[in-house]
Amino acid sequence: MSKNRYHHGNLKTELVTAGLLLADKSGFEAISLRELARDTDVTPAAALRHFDDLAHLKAEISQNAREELARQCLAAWAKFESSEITRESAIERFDSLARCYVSFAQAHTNLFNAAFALCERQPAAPDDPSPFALLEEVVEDLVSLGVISKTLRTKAPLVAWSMVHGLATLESHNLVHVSGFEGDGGELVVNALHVALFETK
Amino acid sequence: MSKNRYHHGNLKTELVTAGLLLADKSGFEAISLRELARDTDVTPAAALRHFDDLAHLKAEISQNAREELARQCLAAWAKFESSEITRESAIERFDSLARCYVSFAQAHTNLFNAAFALCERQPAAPDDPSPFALLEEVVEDLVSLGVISKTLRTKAPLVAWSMVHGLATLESHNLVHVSGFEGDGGELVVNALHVALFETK
DNA sequence: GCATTTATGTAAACGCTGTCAACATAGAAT
DNA sequence: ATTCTATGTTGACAGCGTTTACATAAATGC
Repeated sequence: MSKNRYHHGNLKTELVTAGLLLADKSGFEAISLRELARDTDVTPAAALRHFDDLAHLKAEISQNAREELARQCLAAWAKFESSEITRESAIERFDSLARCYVSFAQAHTNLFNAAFALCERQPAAPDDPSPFALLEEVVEDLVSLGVISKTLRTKAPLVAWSMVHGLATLESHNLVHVSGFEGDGGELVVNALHVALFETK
Repeated sequence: MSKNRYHHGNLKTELVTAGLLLADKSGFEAISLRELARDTDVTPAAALRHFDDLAHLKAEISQNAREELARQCLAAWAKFESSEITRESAIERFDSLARCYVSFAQAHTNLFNAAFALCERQPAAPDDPSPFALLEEVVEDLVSLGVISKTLRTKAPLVAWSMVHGLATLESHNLVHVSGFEGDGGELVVNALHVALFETK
């Protein structure tokens, strides 16, 4: 990485990573074009060679934060990939996903807020993992295994996402503090989801 | 309201109402000190006689948006005040509250987002109604009537709030579209809450 | 290999913003 | 009536996003 090169070589992605860093440290609303330009040793106008707008740059940063959350969820989901899909493992996978979502909001509040900040929304690539898609998949398993009734199949993922996202949002905005409520905050939502969605056998 | 008075007379509250108007029309992030000053026919610096900061002014606007939501919820809640508290009326009141919350987010998206925008948070007056407090109250009734088990009493309000707030947030951010899913979007969350919280008699 | 085109940087300017310091005015208090 | 205090104005400042004109380097065509 030689210095003093007129051409930066990798500016577009570096702007985004600098943005993620800044968002994580100081909050999404603290992001400014000139600050990111300084962080990447470049002129403000240079950044606009790669993005129409500050709004579009922030949209990409927000999108990347959403992808980071999705990656974490995917990791929680993938822990149960190798094993045989049993009733218990499917439930654990479901719980793991829900807990991961809430934990992410607790541990990386600024990034979570960046992920769901209201800004120009850039559509995600159709093949990248979304928490909702993962939920749909594990719910599908739970339906086949008889843990969730068929009638709930279409609505269960949305119910689960709403609940998990709601708690995560309320926490990340300091409107609610659910620690020690029952160990981790995730317990609350996990238990509620079990009661709401699972067949009482 | 005579013109050309050196002293405005009511600037502080007018700034806030102008802010609510602007937030409703153009979004919370569109609020600027100078714009509000123009809207109230006053100098930008005059606004800072009443607020330390733009941030504090926006905090008060956000707080007012939250109070507006709370008023709507209170109205939905109060419709059942006169009648005898029966099992059915308590359930209806609970449902009405949940539906009101989601409907508000659908009908006044910008105001809802303003209410929960991340900004300097100004603590609400302890006596003004909050959706959470109303939920706690109606849940209390539902517990006495045996609709919700005692063991859920402490967690039921938070579960309900999380779910309702989650769906409202996802909708207000256009991450999910729940219309025609089952009439209004509120049905989904109402049904889920019934299954999650109510005793299966 | 050299010329030209294209991608990507800089420099300087514009109008906008939030905030502050100095001053003006009017209503309240003594 | 005079003074004090609350609440306005004015003008300045630095920082912001964005644009236009220009500079440089890399890629492309001959």
